[in-house]
Amino acid sequence: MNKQSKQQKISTQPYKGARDFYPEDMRVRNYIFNIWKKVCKRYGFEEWDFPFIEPFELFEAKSGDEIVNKQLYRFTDKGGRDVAIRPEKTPSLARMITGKIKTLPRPIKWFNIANCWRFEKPQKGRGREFFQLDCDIFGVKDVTADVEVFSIPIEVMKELGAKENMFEIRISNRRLAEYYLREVVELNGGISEQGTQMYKVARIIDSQPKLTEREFLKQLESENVNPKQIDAIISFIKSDIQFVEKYRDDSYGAKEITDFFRIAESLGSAKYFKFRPEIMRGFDYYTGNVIEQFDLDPANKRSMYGGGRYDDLVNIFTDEKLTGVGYAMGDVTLMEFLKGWNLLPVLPTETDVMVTIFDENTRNKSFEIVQKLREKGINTFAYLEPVKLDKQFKYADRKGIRYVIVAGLDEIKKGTVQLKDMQRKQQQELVLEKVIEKLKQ
RNA sequence: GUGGUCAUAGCUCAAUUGGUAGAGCACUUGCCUGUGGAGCGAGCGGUUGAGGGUUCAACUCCCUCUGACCACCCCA
Repeated sequence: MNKQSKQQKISTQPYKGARDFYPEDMRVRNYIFNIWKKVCKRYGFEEWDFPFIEPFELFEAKSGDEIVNKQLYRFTDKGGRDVAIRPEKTPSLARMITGKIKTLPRPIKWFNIANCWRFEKPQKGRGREFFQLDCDIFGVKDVTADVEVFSIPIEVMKELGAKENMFEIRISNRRLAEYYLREVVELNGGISEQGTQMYKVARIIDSQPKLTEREFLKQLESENVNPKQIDAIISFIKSDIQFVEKYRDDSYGAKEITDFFRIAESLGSAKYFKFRPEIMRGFDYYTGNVIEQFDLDPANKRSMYGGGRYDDLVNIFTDEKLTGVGYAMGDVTLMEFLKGWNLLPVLPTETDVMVTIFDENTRNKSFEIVQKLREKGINTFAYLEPVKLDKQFKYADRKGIRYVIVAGLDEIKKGTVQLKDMQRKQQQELVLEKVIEKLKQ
């Protein structure tokens, strides 16, 4: 008995808000990650990566107040450095891009899949550790880059088997909203200027879908918005893309979003996008088009993730201007989506074949077979112990391994093996070369 | 960070007004001496999330902590 067994046992639970990935969970994770990678590569994006600890000041300068003050894992390392675990990836992306800003050929199209940590109170669809796909394009001012980046989630959804009616991507434009709030509604401040009237009103507009009409009006009134202005705000929220057309000449944002729809129309993807003027998004660095994807499952209506254009992301590193547009997709909300719509496939094992061991005398022969199969690139599970065959077969069955090979004394004499197809419940006696041929198919 | 619900075997759940825990599934094993899924046995498995209190007696009542879930905040 060791010391632990008499004293209090250590919990087998993973850290709060974080998940263990057992092999079956890992299969699901890899399934999703592989689709993410496949789609990004299909769009000509290149993968990048970076350390998950960064200097604290990076996030202090770039992330929102809420994230820095409440949700950051922050500590001092043994060298006295003030460091933090990444709560998001965009600041690091800006750091790396700026580091080679003079030499990277543009446009820059990068994607990354990695985990981030936030000190959250966990609940459904939200933990403390989450994985995220980020894809970004830098150096393209034209709205074609927006269309390209925002096509990624649609392609991913298609690959995952999602249909048009299961999700929608709401899009709006911050420049347009700012123009409208300033010129038409006549509010003070800026949409990204924390504490100003316009900033606060923008936040209220963003949460409008979750509020009752009375609450919405009450909140606007408490920001000193007069009835005439409220009417203007409401007609903006209710507006459609035709409404925006008339501001094309006065607002670059109006041009951006109407152009976006024109291109999306020609690509046939416009049906996935809904113009929803109230979408603002939390991060202050967004400037142009912003999108937010929603799960349309009536039982699970929720925001899944989003993205947008940011024109001034590298300003903490350099005076040089570099425009960008990005999108991030989290694994936790995506999993909720897939479960809700029953889109998770049954994922088979990647082991192609299991080789049994008949008894101690034939063990070496079994290992020879195992080795030959592996040399041919066949994923081969060796049972390793000469226990009763029925136990070995049962194991293969439980693990979902399709083929089982038995080489007993009779087969060894004849130079053959028994190949059993567990799915079809058929068994054939073949020479090993034939087996390899069959398994390679 | 605020408010609410909850916590019994690996999983899903039982346990009558407080009288110190059971089932199904899973796992191991036998029926089955060269072959899986079914069936029927058997076994393993719990200081009832942790700590404290009330009581002759606590899974049950009270407090604290931890964790899960839900709403808010914020966001992926």
